[in-house]
Amino acid sequence: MQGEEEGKAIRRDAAKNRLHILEVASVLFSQQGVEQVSMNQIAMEAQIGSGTLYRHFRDKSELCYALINDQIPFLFEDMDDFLAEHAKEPPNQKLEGVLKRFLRFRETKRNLLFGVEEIPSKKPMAFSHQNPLFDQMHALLMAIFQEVDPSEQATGTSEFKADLLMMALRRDAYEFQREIRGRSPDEILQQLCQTFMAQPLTTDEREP
Amino acid sequence: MQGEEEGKAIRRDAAKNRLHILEVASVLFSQQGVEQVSMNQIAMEAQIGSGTLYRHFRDKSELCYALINDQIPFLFEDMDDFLAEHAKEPPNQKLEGVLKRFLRFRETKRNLLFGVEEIPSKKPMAFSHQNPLFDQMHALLMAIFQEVDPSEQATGTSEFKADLLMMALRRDAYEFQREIRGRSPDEILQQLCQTFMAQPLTTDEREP
DNA sequence: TTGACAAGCGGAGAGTTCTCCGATTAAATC
DNA sequence: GATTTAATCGGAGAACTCTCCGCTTGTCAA
Repeated sequence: MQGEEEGKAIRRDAAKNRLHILEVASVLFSQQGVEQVSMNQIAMEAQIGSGTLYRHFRDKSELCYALINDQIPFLFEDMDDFLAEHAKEPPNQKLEGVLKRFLRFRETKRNLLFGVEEIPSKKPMAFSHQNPLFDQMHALLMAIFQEVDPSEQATGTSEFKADLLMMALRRDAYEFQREIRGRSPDEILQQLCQTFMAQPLTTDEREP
Repeated sequence: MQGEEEGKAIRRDAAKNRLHILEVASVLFSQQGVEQVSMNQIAMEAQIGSGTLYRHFRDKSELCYALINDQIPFLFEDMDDFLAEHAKEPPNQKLEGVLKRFLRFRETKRNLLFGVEEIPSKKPMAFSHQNPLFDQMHALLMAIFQEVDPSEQATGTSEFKADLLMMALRRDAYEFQREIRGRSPDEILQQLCQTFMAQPLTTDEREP
């Protein structure tokens, strides 16, 4: 489902198993937290062999990703709607709206995103290049930066800025600001906008 | 040696073991790479029980850190010398010099820093808050940002910028730029300076 | 020296992740 | 329905991290 081409029809028992795994994992994860649940436990609870589990999902990270996969289109729909409505606003408004929605998503899916980003994965990188959520978000940010300064295209500065901002949106960076620095989601949002766009917004022209 | 208070004298056999572990690990790591060497392998090669190994170093990450620990003072000496010599230069020069030295260190200690930053660790966070290398570097960067704009102190913006820059200096972010984006160390340095200080340096006033 | 005893040692073992491959079974073909 | 065949299943087992606890050994005070 993730990256592979589907050349053949999927066997019915396999499809059922896959669904069943997702259900069981979803329950266990929300009951005990992603970290506390082992792959073994999921296999046992689902009454399947561990080999079966691992054929469906290479590791826990991939399993977590599968569980948020459905919701990702909604996130970007939300963002695209916002961008369409505010097409004529200055880019810093756009950036703020987009980041706000991303951070809201992050708060909502906190548990599963932890699994995606922090559980060691066989794949090159979990929340990084080649992850659709990452790539799509990155493209969005880069477009905004290029709108601000099209001359950046040649130097790759927009790309670099987007890379940097993606780092700041990662779970560990965000949670560090929340928990160790004690900043609220809104403060983080403002700092990000300030840092990545020269002129900060004044408080009263923000959207509610 | 790391964080704990030393209330008691260390037993002689324990000290000898510790040294011996470091020697063996150092050889194995440079021969086979940090990732390929297991804690078991280190214990066997050093002819000690695994319990002994784990009492000295809680995990591989901590062991790697112990192996670079000695070199860290030299890095900061180097930076402090540079800052002393260039005390009157503009802050962007200082930032560039400091970052340059840090990235040089990163390239030199690539293997061990991989272990410190990427091997899962029991401690709160490996290359992050509470790690002396991280904290010292962070303090340095924050001081530079506050020199640029002292008014940032109240808003915590300097702190935030330093946090952000530390993220960009992490292994995965740096290696991503090097390998996937194909940027040279120097390009990365320039992009960082550009992004974090409004006015970029012109090419010919950089130090060689 | 000689206990006393806390610090240190070692390795068995619990709990994981993940692989491998013979046994099963869905589904296409005859 | 019977046959074929290839995808899927299951779980034993390899390799690993890390803990626990009975045994050993420095160290220090008498």
